[in-house]
Amino acid sequence: MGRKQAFTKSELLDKTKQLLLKHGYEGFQLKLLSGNLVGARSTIYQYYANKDEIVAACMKRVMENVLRKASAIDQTDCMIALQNLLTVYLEEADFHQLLGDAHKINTANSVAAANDLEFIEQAHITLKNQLELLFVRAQEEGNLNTSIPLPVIIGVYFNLIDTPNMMNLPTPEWSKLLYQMWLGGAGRD
Amino acid sequence: MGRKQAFTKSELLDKTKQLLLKHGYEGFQLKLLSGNLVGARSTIYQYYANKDEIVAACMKRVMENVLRKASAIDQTDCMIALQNLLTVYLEEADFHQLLGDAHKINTANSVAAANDLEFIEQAHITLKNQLELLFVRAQEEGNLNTSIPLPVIIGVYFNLIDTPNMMNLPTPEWSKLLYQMWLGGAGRD
Amino acid sequence: MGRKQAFTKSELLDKTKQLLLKHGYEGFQLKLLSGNLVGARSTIYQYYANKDEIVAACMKRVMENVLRKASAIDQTDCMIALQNLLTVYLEEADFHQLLGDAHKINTANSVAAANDLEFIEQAHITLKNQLELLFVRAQEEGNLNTSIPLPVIIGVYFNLIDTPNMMNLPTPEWSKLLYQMWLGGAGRD
Amino acid sequence: MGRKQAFTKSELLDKTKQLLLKHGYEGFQLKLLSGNLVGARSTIYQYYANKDEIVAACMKRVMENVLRKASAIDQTDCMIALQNLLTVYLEEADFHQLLGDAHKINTANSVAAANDLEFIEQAHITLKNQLELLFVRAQEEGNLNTSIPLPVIIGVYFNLIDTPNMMNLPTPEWSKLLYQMWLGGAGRD
DNA sequence: TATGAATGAGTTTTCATTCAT
DNA sequence: CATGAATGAAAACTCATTCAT
Repeated sequence: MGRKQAFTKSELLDKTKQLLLKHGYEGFQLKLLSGNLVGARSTIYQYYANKDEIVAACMKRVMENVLRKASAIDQTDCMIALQNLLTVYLEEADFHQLLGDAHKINTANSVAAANDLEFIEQAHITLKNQLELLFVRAQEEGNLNTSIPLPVIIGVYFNLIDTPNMMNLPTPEWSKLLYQMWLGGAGRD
Repeated sequence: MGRKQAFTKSELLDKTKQLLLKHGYEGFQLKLLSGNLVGARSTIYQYYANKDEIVAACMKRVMENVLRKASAIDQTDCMIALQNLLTVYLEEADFHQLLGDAHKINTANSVAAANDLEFIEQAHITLKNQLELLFVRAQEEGNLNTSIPLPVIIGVYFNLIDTPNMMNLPTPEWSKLLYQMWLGGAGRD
Repeated sequence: MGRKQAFTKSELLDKTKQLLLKHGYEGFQLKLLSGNLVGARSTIYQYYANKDEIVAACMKRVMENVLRKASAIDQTDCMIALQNLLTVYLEEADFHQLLGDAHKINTANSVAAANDLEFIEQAHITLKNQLELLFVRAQEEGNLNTSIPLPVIIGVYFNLIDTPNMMNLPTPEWSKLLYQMWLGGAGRD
Repeated sequence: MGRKQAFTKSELLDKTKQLLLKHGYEGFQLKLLSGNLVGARSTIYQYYANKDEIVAACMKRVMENVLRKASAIDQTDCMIALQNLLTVYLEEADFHQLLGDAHKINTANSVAAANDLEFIEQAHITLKNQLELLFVRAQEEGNLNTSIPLPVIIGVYFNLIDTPNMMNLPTPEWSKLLYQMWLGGAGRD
């Protein structure tokens, strides 16, 4: 039996996510990572062959979460579904910012990273399809303002995710407020 | 007298902005910068004493632009002012993303960088004040939905800047569309 | 565990001292240092964060040696003490030259260097006090020429350290000779 | 006619000497030098082909001064001559410290520097011979303590030059005091 | 397996020197 | 001649990755 385990893969990916959000892809350094874990820097290489694999694995895991939650949503009523989907996205708000750096991952040195990236791209498409389907239904059901092109409506909806929650409202409440604003607008009611 | 300039300060800052947006603060490297200019890497040091000074100067210049445009707006009618202000912000859309890294600038080695950063912070406050004043007026004039807290309305408004313009509409048109969505909502009119 | 050390901290400081004496503060380069050790240049940074820390640590260690030896001297008879103190100083003759560059150390980037420098300055004061006390006693006991100001006597005494030992006499003998010359003069006996 | 002269060769060498004493050979930088003169850095190259030529020329000039003064001394009475020679050396006290770095001059790139260095070495020998001759005469005339080897007496004499003049006495007075101490010693008269 | 230590490739920065006006 | 600007070579320092225990 060797020494006791230094840190789990999951702990590693948790810290990775946190540091990636704080410092960005290029500012994410392994010294920082190991400094925020219990073991030695070199132990990281027991789990992943290089930095890009870690980043890719981290992003994949985040994406899996979003995918799972998003696909669990009941899509019977498309407007309710959109409200719930927004909540999901807000719960995993980081994923938007995080995945923005996905293209920086260097897949040249690692098949694993390449595979993870492939998964992420597929998932992206899946999510986008889900979203577009719901929006088309919403439009067909006459729930959307016809004078605004659908892509713009979708873009604004999706961009809501990054609105800073300055009042620190709990996510469900925050989600409702944003959805209300998106649907009804900021103007006089 | 002397040899003629390899590149101007302005060209340098233009490239800096571009690279900063593409690679982020930590991914911004002088090798990249000089590679995108005509001269040698060491020539950069004729203009700025170190990397942080370059970044700070770049951000300051961007901020000056925004400040100038924003303060030129006619504030007689606050709703029109808000529409025009949004256009300004969209024209300078990068500034939001760019200045997000301002806090990473290391001012320990450079008074110039520290001064620039100070300017940026002051400008931030100025812009915020302008925005809040307009919103308070808009609210007092009964133009805003009273069931949504003002900070949320402001937050969503400001966050519109980062909405990706997927249809590549010209900025004035794009601005009008976003403003319309923000004010009137995506829902049935 | 881990690979075995390329060189010890002590070896590093030994070489540092040697190179510092040969090339001076500004001529002391890490390339030179690593070239005189067994490992790679970057390995040096495992021990010290930057060049100034190395120089400061080196000077501190030298000063500690002198301080230890100087404070171990029996001060019952002040003239004998002065003779022995001279021997100590001659044994550590380099320290005079070495510490002459102490003020060049840049402490802005390193707390460790600043602390070491502080230690050195304190030690300087301690040594100076010891010396002055012995000289005052020597004067009071009527052992010194009253027509020469005490500071001059001290200055000449201390400056003896740097007299080049051209005949390569062993230190104790060399010390006795210098002391004799200092006390009795070069003139006809 | 071109522009008016930026600085003279003599001014250049004066500053060089000053900076060389303050920063040492390796710390002597041309940016520093031009910063302490009225013209541009590149103007230096109108006078000297490279850094080492400047340093060599500076040292040569200092040496010439010492040589001229030393050879002007009346050597009728050797003890008086030694006293006067000490005064000369004290007047030009820097030369000792300055020339200590002469061996660091890189003569590979410059014949001029090589020639200057050659001159310096010859002058060194000349001065040494003068000194030794005087000392031998002093010994033969029975003016020196026979129990101390001549090289030691000479070494101590010469080393007096570097004694710090803490009381800031005028050089003639300072010289007398040092000579007195050297000849008669610090001990009870 | 876990890790402390080593390291080379790459980055920032400095500086003597050259160039062109 | 004087100079402002350019520049390559070299120095300090960083960091992902490897090695050996």
